[in-house]
Amino acid sequence: MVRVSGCELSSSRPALIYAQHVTRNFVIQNLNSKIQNQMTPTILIIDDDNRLNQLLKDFLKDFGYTVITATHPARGLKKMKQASPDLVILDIMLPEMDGFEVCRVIRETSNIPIIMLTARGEVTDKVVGLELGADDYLAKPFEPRELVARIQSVLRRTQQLADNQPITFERLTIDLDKRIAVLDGNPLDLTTNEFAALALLARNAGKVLNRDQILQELRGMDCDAFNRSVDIAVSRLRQKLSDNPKAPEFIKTVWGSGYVFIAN
Amino acid sequence: MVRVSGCELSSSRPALIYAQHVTRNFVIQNLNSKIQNQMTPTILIIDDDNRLNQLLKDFLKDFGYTVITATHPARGLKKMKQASPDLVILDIMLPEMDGFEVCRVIRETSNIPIIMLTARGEVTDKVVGLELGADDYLAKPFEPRELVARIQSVLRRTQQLADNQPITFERLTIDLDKRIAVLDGNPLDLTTNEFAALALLARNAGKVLNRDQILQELRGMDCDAFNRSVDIAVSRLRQKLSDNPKAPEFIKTVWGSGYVFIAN
DNA sequence: TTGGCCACGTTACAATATGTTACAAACTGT
DNA sequence: ACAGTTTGTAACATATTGTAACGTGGCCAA
Repeated sequence: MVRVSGCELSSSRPALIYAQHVTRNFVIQNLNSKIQNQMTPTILIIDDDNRLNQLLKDFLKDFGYTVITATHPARGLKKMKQASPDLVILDIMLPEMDGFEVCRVIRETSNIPIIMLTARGEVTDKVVGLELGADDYLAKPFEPRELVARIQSVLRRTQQLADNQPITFERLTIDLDKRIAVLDGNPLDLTTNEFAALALLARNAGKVLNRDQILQELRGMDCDAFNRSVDIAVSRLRQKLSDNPKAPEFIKTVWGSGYVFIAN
Repeated sequence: MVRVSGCELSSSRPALIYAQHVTRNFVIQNLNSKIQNQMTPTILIIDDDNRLNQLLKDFLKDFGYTVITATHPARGLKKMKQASPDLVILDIMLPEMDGFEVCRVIRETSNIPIIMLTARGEVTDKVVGLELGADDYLAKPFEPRELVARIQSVLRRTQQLADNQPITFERLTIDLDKRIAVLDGNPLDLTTNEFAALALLARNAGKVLNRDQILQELRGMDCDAFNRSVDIAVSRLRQKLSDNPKAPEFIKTVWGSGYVFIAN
């Protein structure tokens, strides 16, 4: 039973291509992913529990992932630069520097997918975890299969973005190539800046982006303490999306942090 | 009715993998969970009263649960490793090692749902205040049906968390992804902080969270001795939930410890 | 039991963050 | 250079959060 579910998962990269077309047919999906499996995703695990690292390494190998591990944050960051993995699994409790800090450091220079793990017995909250820029969140101890499922899910989203496919939500479609956003079938008349802001938020749907990150991305400038241009941009964007800040359907304000895109 | 809900729960393990991949297709998702329903939730009962164990075993079997029992803590822990149950029912009074200790030992390596049974005459409040990390408490003597209700409630939430679904209670629904809380069908107008606090408490329903833990999660700061911001946040949250601190339906104060979310 | 101490609930207020508007500067294409 | 567009600045309105302060009530020792 376990084994069966495990096989179905296989490697994410190739699978997602088919996931678009043959979502329901696991047999075909599996077959094709085996064929295309030249390039396997690399995963970096940063966790001070080396025993767990090895267990995960062995487990994930069976799913076609290449796994590298690090028990210290500093080494983890170093290995990240060397190996440039496709995804990072990060424990919250680490020696020297805690996982939140590591997450912050990584996010300064990279938007590589991050899945955060909580320490045993730790009381933590997904909402807060995701505000730090993680892509997903998992409480220890967990089922290895659950972790694989999350990895799959995160990598699939990442891959869709890398493939320049339009980002689609229930009411909104954003085509990054054509620079067009469509709401309920009606093209939105967005300025360059507005489109960039929307695209940035939508690409990172579910992740809280602070004003620094947004301004850095939009204009390449650092955010002075009293720079309100991001707020203005969001305000104008909301108007065109008919989005009410108090009961937003698209862009939610996270007080003291920044903004999140929350649509389905 | 009861029987049906019981069956719907099934084991959490296989279900979540499908939930990840077929999120939008409820028919298929449902179908798969039905197919996989050979494995029903397994419950481990650790209680020195063997007569009660047998009664409970028979009773719970009728609701579709697989039940294993142990009268000694050591054997209970052993069986836990062997059978890896989905939930543990733990009596507080045990020979050799008392229930507190067992709970602590379990929590060192697992966050499996635990329902603790308190001895006759025990004041539940005091037990809860010990911050053992159990998910629910039930005072002996109890109605078997009451126990089943608690089991279902705890398993449902566990499953929801594993599946990234909204957390549901009788009157309240909390969508962690959309950052929306709904009370009796009416969306609550919560601030960022209030929602985070509610989400944190609800995710850890039944577990006492002290102010340090809450503040650490919410604002990333350590708790000065005279920091009242958590109290204020809870107070404001209670107002919006129409929750009376003296007879709370949602957030209960544990004097000297912190707060617990107690809704079903 | 009772009084003191301390934890908790709540209110008012101040500080800070965010939403929004009006307008000016910068930019675009002609 | 001009009209139209885009975007930032300034300013004001509103919202959110913490601090101080006071009232209430539980806990414990005498």
